[in-house]
Amino acid sequence: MDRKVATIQDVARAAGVSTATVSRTLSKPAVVARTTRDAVLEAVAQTGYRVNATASNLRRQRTGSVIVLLPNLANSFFAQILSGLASVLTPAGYGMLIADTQSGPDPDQRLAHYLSSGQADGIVVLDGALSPAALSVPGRPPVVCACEWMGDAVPSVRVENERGAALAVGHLARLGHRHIGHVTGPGDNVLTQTRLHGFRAALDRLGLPMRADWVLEGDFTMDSGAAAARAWLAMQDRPTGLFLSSDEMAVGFMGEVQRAGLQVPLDVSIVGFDNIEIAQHLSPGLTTIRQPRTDIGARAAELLLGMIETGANDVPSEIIEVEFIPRSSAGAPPKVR
Amino acid sequence: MDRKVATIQDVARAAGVSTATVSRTLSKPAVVARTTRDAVLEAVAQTGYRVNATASNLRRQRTGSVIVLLPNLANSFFAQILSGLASVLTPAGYGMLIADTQSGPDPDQRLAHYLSSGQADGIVVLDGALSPAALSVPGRPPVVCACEWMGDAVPSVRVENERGAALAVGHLARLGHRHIGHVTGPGDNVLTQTRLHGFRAALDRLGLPMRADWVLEGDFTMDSGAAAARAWLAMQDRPTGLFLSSDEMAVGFMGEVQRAGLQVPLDVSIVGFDNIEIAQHLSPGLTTIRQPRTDIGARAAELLLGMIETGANDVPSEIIEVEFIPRSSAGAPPKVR
DNA sequence: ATGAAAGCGCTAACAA
DNA sequence: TTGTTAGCGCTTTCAT
Repeated sequence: MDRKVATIQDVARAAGVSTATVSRTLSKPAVVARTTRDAVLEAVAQTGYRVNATASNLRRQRTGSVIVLLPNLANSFFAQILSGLASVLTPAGYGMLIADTQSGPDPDQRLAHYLSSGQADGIVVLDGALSPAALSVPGRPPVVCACEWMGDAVPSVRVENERGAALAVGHLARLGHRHIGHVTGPGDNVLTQTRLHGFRAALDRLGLPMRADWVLEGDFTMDSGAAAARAWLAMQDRPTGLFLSSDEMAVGFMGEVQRAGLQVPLDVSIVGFDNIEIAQHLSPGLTTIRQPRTDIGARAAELLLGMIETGANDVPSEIIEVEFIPRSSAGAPPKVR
Repeated sequence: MDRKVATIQDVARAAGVSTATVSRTLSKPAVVARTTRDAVLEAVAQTGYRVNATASNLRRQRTGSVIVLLPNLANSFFAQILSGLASVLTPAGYGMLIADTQSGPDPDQRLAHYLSSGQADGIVVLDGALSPAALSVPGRPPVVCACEWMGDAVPSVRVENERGAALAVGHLARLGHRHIGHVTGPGDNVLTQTRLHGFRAALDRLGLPMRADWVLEGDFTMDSGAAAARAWLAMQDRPTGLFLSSDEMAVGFMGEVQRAGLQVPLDVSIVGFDNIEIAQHLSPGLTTIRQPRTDIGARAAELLLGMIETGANDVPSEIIEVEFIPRSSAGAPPKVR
């Protein structure tokens, strides 16, 4: 019962036709005669034949898979984008190869490696810290990035980061906050820069002070949010409201503040960014800016598939809308200062 | 500058040797003469040659990739296991193909599909709800499951689930709880069953009552944890301590209880399972059972690689230890009942 | 130590 | 509508 896997030859023999006909039956059924088709299908069923993807790919000069480059697989943020990517790649017959840029030595080199390895028909870049310079590889496959990136070297799916920051600041201001701080992501990340820019611009527009010592650097993790909270607690003159560049940091910040015996939003108002699943399950619920990560992944995949199929290399980039999600972690500022 | 990608032929020509020699130089350098080797390497560098993995795989009758089947990519639980898998698969030269069992119609059918598709040299199953019966496919590749599974149809990497449950219950009992409840995962999941069994056994051992109405069914998600909390709040006669089968549920439970105005652990003690990142950032910190998910992934990958390389099909399964992580979400039971 | 040659399993011209 | 045929790029006997 453990006999060799059937090849197209076996099917052809069983159906009494040529291998070409078998191949056609399977790829463009419309072009073969009804009777032949039935015979072939029957033979396929009998032999348990499955096309050998490797052989097919070799012949068709493609690989049937897409590489996804991301900085940190363990981060749930990327998991959701992956989910979106998979939802369009899988039905389209593409495999999704995951590569962690942080696991090797030089991330940029990894990118270069994959670009020239010919191992994929396309690449999705999710690492905002990679250098666009690494892209200049001769016969490289199409690349889409699902993250902010310097310049327009590559079509991308981005999010309204500046507007998100503005929504966050606007909400705090509307609640009466006039001392608003910010916790950023890592300095070299483009998301960090865009949101910080949005934050500054919003304060400016509202005529609120932008104090350098109220801008703390984090790295998007919960730990860095907790660290920011400790820094905030140690301040003489604290901002009453904070916009944090990621929900994870907001979670870390809020937990630390609460463990220090203060209350949110009584003592400090918090607005995050992402709307991760836990945001609504915290107490108080985390006010945040939603970015639809599954959609981001799905759109990126669609863009890439389009590029792969048409060969076009300059698809227009896309901007995905963000949405303000009011919950309870932001309220009026404390009366006494 | 955009000329075709170099093939092994081009290299052979440039180095003045046969393609066989080029191939040998690249795979078993020891077997070619020093001078030839240098010439070949030089030619490789000049042409920018990279072996075509598809052709190589076709010839060698392998695929160079491993399929990972999981129920839900968006769940951070799996993301960490993936991270562990990638950390050994990538260096070993295997690609990691991700497949979401939930996205299609019948998950079991998906498994069967991949088993017979010949698209991978091995498969890692992370979905505890798949039926082992689906495994009986003639020439299927090696399979490892990194999750509890019925029987020993397949080598697996598991976690001391029963002991974890016992640790949780033991901790609550030691704190003085005599009314202990449990929130399970989905009924058809093997993790659910094992932990529930461990829960029951522990109560038994301690001579504590096991009340059926104190066992609530969840599905591992935060939402289901919140739902369990509402059910708990509505009870006449509530357990004072709860063991929840996942941290995500514990998070949902705790948030809901807090939003209802009760305090943890003053009004109810909570112990989770997993030690997800957020556990330490909550307020109070979540007491839980740690399972090292990255290790689980890494060990599963090692097991699978061993099977692929040796052809062995009955590697011994492995059990990964769990660890009790005390934090503040469990305390003494309320005085008044 | 090296080369010649035979495919791996499939698809796509081109013919018929 | 179907069959014949020529590879896709590589690895691996088998000779030399």
